[in-house]
Amino acid sequence: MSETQTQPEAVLTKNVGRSAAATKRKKPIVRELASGEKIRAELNIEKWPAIWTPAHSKTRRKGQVLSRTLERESLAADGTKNVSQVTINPIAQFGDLTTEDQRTLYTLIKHWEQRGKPSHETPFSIRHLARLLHKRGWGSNVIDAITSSLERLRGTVLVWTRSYKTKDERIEQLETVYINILSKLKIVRRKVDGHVTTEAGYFQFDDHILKNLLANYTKPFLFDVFIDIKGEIALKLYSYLDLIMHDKIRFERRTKELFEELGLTGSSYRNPSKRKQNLERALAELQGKLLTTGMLKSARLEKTKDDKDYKVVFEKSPRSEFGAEADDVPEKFATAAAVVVNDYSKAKDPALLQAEEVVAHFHKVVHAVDKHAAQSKELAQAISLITRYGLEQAKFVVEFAAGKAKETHFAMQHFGAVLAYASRAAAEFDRKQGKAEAVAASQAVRPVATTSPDLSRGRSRVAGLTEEQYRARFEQARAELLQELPFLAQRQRGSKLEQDMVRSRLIRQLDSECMDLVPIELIAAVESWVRPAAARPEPESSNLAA
DNA sequence: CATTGCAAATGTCTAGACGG
DNA sequence: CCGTCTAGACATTTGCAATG
Repeated sequence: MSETQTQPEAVLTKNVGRSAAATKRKKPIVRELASGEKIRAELNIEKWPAIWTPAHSKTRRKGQVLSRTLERESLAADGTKNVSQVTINPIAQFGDLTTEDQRTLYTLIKHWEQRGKPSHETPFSIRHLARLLHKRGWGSNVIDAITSSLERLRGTVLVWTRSYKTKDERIEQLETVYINILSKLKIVRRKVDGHVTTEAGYFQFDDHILKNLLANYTKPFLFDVFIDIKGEIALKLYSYLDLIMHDKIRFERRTKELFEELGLTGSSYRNPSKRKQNLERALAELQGKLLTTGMLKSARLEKTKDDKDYKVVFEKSPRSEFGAEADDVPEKFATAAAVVVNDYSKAKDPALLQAEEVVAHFHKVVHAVDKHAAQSKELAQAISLITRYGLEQAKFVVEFAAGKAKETHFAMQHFGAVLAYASRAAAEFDRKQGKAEAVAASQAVRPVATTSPDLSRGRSRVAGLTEEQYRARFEQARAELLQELPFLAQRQRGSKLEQDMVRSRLIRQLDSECMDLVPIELIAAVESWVRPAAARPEPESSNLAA
């Protein structure tokens, strides 16, 4: 312990990229799994390190947890003040969120990434998590620690007021977002002869977090370095520094403010000397640690000028300076300027592209704005419009609404205003076109496409399948699933878990399929099943892909 | 009064007994 | 042999009282 702390810098620079202390410990399997890997952590959570309290903290012991509110003032680009808040509401029986849970969360993200970033439930086993967490032992204590950590992540409600951002840097101004970090959690202990032999279950991140993770509203993060940090203050400090120093070589801060930022509220931290006392240990541990954007060259304490406090001073040597891994693709942080647009997900969802097109059209026609980052509400409205009337007609609705609004001197602000004109515009469109196909389109008025994850539609569709159809779809879904999750094929053939997973996948598939396509597609599927023929392409696919 | 060392509180880790 | 259970070692944060 003390050996690793007092390692001279020279030694560390030699072993850079491998974390000198960690390589010495012999853990071949774990090492192989996790050699210097980066994960991408969700940025909103990163920005509030005070969410996590030290596990040893006595200020909030188990059984008497209270909700706490973090607050921060920031100046917007236009000079207006913005007070953002995060309230943490822990559940009494589980206790408050600790740095241990922070470790668990990153481990879940890592596991989720290794599984190919599924947007649905991610299967996991506690044992696997324990390995990823570099837990040394394995026993009921480890199981308990991980289980209760997961429970806290599932149970604790984070209330974000004017603080939860999405990829396009838009803050939900008037909205308050309620988030449980995990929205789904199932822990299964499989017992054979009274022993827990295998464990299976699944988790899923909250939709908000999942969306940001998928859209790359994230920050790269050196998982291994983080997980091997022992001190809890050092741990919090590390993740704080990693974020704040990504574009800095040097960073300093008074310890008083630093402790507030980190959420260390112990009463003895009133005294600068106490802060110094505890920081010294943490700084010693952080010395020479790798950051995603370089190496922490020095971490020290200095007296402030007014002599009333200490300040921490951190210095980083950028990656290029010490050579190792300099070939890395320069890491991009999700800032306003450098958002990595996730083309993949967009290509996958042509409906979204169309919706964006319609929204953009609205802003161009009404507000004469060429570039507009569509908001999710607008997109949802646009999608419902398109589902109802089709792309062409939806665009026409926008134009029609713009025209009418001008006539009546109604100044449309939001895209939603267009919706009021939809039916009139549709009638106008039909009249203009006067063609049979237009009539047919308007007859096919469907319920507004729902964006909620309510799968009742899918369930009822599954129920509506004949046994043969069901089996065909089931096998198809199973094959897809096994391809995604090879471990299923190896370990639990035909198991309850597998069946459940295939079934829920099937439900999701059917649920998300456009209603009109279902019968056709099903017929095609059954046809190809009865007498093998090339599956017919979806009739509207060419239109959608445009 | 600020600083400092120490101890209480609270958590994790580990070895070894035990059991199917 | 593998896993659980448990006590005690160990680690860490924070409160407190002695100290200068």
